Amino acid sequence: MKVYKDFIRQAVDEDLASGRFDHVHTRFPPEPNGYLHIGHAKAICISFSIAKEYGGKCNLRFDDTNPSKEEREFVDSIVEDVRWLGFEWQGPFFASDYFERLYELAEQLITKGSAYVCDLTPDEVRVYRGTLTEQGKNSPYRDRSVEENLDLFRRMRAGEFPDGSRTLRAKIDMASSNINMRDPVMYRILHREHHRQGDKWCIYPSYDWAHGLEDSIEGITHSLCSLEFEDHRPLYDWFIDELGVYHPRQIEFARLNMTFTVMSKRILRALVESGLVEGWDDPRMPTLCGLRRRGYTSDSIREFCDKIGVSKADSIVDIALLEHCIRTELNLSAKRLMAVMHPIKLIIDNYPEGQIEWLDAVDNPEDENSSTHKIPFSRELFIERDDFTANPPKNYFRLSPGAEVRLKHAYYVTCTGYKTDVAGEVTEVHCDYDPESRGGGTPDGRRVKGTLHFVEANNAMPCRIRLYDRLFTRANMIELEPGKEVNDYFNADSLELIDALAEPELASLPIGGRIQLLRHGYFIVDKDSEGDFKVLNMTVSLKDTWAKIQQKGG
RNA sequence: UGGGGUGUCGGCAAGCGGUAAGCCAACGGGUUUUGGUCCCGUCAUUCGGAGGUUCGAAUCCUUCCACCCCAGCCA
Repeated sequence: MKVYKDFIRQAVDEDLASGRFDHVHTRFPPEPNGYLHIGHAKAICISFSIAKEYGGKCNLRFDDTNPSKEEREFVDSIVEDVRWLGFEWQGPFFASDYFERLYELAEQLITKGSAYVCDLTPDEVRVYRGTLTEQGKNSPYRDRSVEENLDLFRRMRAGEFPDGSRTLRAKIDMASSNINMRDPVMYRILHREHHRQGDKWCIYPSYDWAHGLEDSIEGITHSLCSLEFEDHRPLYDWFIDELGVYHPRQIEFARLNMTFTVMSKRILRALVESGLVEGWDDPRMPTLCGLRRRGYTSDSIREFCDKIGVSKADSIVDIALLEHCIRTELNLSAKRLMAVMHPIKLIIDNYPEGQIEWLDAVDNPEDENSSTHKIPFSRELFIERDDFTANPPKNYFRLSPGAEVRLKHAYYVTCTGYKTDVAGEVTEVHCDYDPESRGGGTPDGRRVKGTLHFVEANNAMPCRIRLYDRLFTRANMIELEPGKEVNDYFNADSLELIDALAEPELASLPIGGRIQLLRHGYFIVDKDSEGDFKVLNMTVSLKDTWAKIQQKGG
């Protein structure tokens, strides 16, 4: 059998075959300045899975080279999220632990005449850099002696100069067509406290200078990152070659985009700070903590990452694929329960008053050996408002005058009438039941087209249901319409709160328990639940072909 | 108008000179004590366009077009 391998795995195969490397060691290097989202999950799955498949290891490394943006809180949440995803890492490591080594290497580069201290201001640096079409020009400080550079650099470290007054730059080529090679900054002066180093440093390495060396120090073989670093690869290679240290291979892939949502940390942060969502773990957010609270499993997210593949083409994955992954899993594992969201009373006139029966309900019909639980049944029930209509449209299988339906796990009932209030709203539905149909089948084997869920009136458990919809109203949030901004597409109906009634079994569910609410969707018991009063977050709805038919009809 | 990339079904994505996988979506039909699940079927004569090489091209060559990324002392 031929196993398909994406271009990265093909490259790894080649490297192993050619002897460039004799093992595989990857890394996932988040900057601790925000929460992980599903786009990171893609990157995590790629690096960790490849390492695992080749019998190698994967490091979790925090790229904490910028003290003004990084926080401890994010380190903790990232660790938690990667662990939740189910991967085992080496470490965690911190780029900041290599600061001393990086500093030594910088002095080496200076000694070699390949780096210099530059006194240009940020504005001047920009001017000297040139533009995309015009080459830059050399800094007037480019030809300082090694001794002067070493002295200045040491004094930079010693804190003698203010922020922004000087930088250490690589001496490469100001005429390069690749702007990244035009004497990039290696160190900037930042008198800022570092979350792990405290006030030990006042110069901090830049990404380009640090990243390849972090990989080199850790013995990484394949440094997998996203497309925007393709332009930086020549620089990644240059530093390593110039220093003559171990040389990992950087390979770039396209980052994940998904319909109806955004992956931008900036925008996500704005949603949180503006209060449009309730936090980083709001179940509408594409963050891993948000998806977790929404009820997504780590398995389903890994399955999703596997299904979307890896390539270098910019793309936007249909969020329906993510939903498909979680539905597939939960269909097999979630216990079925009944709850009515928009109740209307159903009275069974020929059922003995005061009688209550406890019927058996299968927990999961997908499982042959499924356990069961008891559900109450009596003369008064609640059914879904949508499950009754006085004027049934074509192909309406539910209750309407004269129609017979099955009450799930219980009895067949035939509608005998209904009452309305002064406004004409239906207030209660009446029916007769067939005592022979106990359990939901009849001796004569007659069929009914509709099966409704219900809740017994006296044992109904109030609960709070949170229905979620897509975060934004536009599928492609990368290209917006002229004059519009992200917030214009925020889906104001993305959260709907419902006070529902559920069967008593709901009380037995722990926080984090996942269920299917029959004919509605999959839900998870939220931590906001208090005792028997459960708060349920909708993970994803069930497919609804009836709704689809209705939409088409008008 | 510099450099680096990418263009295969509505959305992802295989294909690596031998005659277009798969998944999601969509659409038919069957089964069904969830209008769920499951099952069956339909869904690119065509691979950004145009030339060329070849018995044969999505795959090689030429050329054109479109889109993405880069001018932070962010990563």
